[in-house]
Amino acid sequence: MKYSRQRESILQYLRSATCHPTAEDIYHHIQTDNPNISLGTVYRNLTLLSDLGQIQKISTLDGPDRFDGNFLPHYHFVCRECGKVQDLEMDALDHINLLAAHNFAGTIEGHVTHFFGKCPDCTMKDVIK
Amino acid sequence: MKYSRQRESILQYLRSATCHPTAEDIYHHIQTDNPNISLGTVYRNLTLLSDLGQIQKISTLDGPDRFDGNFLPHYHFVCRECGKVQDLEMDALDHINLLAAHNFAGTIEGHVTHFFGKCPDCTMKDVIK
DNA sequence: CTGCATGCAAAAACTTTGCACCGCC
DNA sequence: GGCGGTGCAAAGTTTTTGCATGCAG
Repeated sequence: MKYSRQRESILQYLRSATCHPTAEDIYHHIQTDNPNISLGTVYRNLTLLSDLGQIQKISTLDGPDRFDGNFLPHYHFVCRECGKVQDLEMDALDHINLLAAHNFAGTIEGHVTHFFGKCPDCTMKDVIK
Repeated sequence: MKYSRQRESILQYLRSATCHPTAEDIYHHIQTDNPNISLGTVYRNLTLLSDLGQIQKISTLDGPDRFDGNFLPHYHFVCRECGKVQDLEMDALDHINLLAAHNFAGTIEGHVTHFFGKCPDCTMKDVIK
């Protein structure tokens, strides 16, 4: 694959970000260094990097998709109240693939899990009320 | 909530379907009995029923969302090759909520998991090749 | 030079919404 | 009758794509 400053920039930002940005977020962030980048390019590279397994695409069931520069299997928490997405510190749940495969004639390659509820901030706010 | 033939029809179809249809699928199916229904109404009722917990909305990370008339917690398999979505026969993974909660200051209310890989049909096709 | 990646803008894909009308209660 | 649900179509949101140009190899 041919080098491109734009792709490099996207990947670098994602590797350093902890906020699981949307394509639009990434676009705006990169514009500060590279005012000429286009949203189409951002989408093209996000799709590419995600297909290569270098980043992860996350769906939150409402609003735009989000992206994660951490390509290692890990889990996400989505706050039902404020919509924030964050990483969870927990071990890989490899065993659930076996559970899924048990009564299934196809091939299980992996799983995607996200947890939902109230994030620490929103939990705290509710306690104070 | 006021009765509506359209909503009834959508719910009935979803309860009987095993194919996890998209909004468009549902729209087309219902048109055979009710040619005047509109896609907007289908979306409105799907959102409503899903908010009420009577159906489930499923995101597959590409293509439109799908819907499931089974409101009980259960798991889905998404085929990477043909895109088909199907139910898995496996017990609820309640314990993973505890694992997630372990190092997390917020409140875990639940999780969404889907497994991916090759469905039985696509696995079979590859064997024959 | 050659061809893949980009910028730009148009379009596609999916979903929501305003408004006038209809039908359940 | 009143009001919530509907049909229709327009608009909103998110993502993809065609095409001419630019830059890496």
